[in-house]
Amino acid sequence: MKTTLDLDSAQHQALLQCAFLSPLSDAARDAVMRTMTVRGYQTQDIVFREGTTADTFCCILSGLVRLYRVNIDGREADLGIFSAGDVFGECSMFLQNCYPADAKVAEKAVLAHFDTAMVFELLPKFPDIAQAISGILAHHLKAAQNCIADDRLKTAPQRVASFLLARCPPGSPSSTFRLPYQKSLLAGTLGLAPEALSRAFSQLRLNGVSIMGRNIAIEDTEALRQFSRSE
Amino acid sequence: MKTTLDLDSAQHQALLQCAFLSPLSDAARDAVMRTMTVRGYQTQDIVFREGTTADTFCCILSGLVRLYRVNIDGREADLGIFSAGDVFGECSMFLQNCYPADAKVAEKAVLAHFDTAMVFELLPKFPDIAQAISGILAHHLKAAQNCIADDRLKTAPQRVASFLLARCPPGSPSSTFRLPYQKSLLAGTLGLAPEALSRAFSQLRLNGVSIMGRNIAIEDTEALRQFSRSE
DNA sequence: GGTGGCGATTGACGCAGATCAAGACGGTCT
DNA sequence: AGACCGTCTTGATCTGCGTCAATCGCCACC
Repeated sequence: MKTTLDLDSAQHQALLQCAFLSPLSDAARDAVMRTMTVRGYQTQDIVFREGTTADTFCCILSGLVRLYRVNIDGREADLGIFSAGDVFGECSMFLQNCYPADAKVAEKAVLAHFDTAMVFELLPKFPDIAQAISGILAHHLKAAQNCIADDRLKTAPQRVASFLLARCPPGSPSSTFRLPYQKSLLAGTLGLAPEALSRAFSQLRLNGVSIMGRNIAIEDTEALRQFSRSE
Repeated sequence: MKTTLDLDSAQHQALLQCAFLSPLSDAARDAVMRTMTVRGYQTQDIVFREGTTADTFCCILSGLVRLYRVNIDGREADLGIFSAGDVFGECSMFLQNCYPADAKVAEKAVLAHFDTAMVFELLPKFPDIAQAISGILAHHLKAAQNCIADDRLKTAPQRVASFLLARCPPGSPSSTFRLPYQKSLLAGTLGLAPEALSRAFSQLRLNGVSIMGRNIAIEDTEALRQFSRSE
């Protein structure tokens, strides 16, 4: 494990509990961790660009990373935001070592890089590695499918409601929490202009959601769930 | 291999050349084919429903299958259309054996079903199986990300143009072919109402595309590619 | 305390595409 | 031939959201 950085305990925990490492046997984990490099990034740093050769895939130890596609005329479409404990870029291993999107740091981050070629070599010896990666891919795929379905079936306020409900502890009748990142980023991941997110929030106030800066309070999660499914 | 059906040569070819079986070693292929069941379906048959227990995942030998999500009030959003040689439903293996969407036959089909539990048992013994499935997952994920980006960055005519270009042999300056399925299905996969697809087609006529029923002729693929990227 | 800057909000406007409602164009069956 | 049915097209209208522009709130910094 090459790193010039000292990891704090939260970063260590994010690393070991991420969906890539946590299901592995000790031997497999040791093997992949020998291919690992840790690096710090500043906001707006590019982690990788679409179409470039994929040397590594990443696990986020702290900070935020935004995955997106860029248009010819510079417009961007967000594919997802990843935070501590998330893995991204792994699909390049099975796409001719070519990244399918851009990745940019949205908030000062520390990333663990795993060498794609070296991990690929380990697949035959440690079958649980391929299984772990399949699990990550399957979850990313499901998330992408959710996104497509939500884009096409739900209005802006409904999508925002779904997002908020996903952050509520399941089963609780009401809930209070902080948005994990700033609203303009959230707007992007939901496929909205910041103005549209703002308007969606004001509409949700009528459904028992209070918004104070980044702090959210949901009066009745069940009623909001109802709203998020249909008009 | 359990089947009451006799496969024709095209179906055999679709089976053996699919992304699941084709990269496998002989031993691995034999093992997974012992978990296989082949079944015929009529148009509109349901292959599986979102949220139900995933016993099997499928390879299409002939016909068409539509993958989609349903709203509370019955509206549907297509996640993809699959045809001969395509594999679908495989991600359920890594999602607690739970299908993430509905699948319905769009055109009389013959499907090969692989037993998820039995294939899962084979993963440790045959590492190439997990690799093959990872490859499928990665391609499905990339396709879903393409879809999200296209939905958000492109207009209807541009998305239609992209779809058409994807069916042109690469490098050829012009091209003629038949749409692989009826226009209302195509509209669904592009996230459009059939009327919008129709209007998109009439706009593409101005860009050197002729549409005669299901037959498409593209005058200048490079010009169309230009158009599909930006206004 | 003032000033500058950034993110969030609000309003006004325009447009892409959904929806609704007819019609047109095939196919098949009698 | 004619009648029928499903698919596609065309037109008119509606609506959600993008865009542009102005303002507000907040925090940092001088």
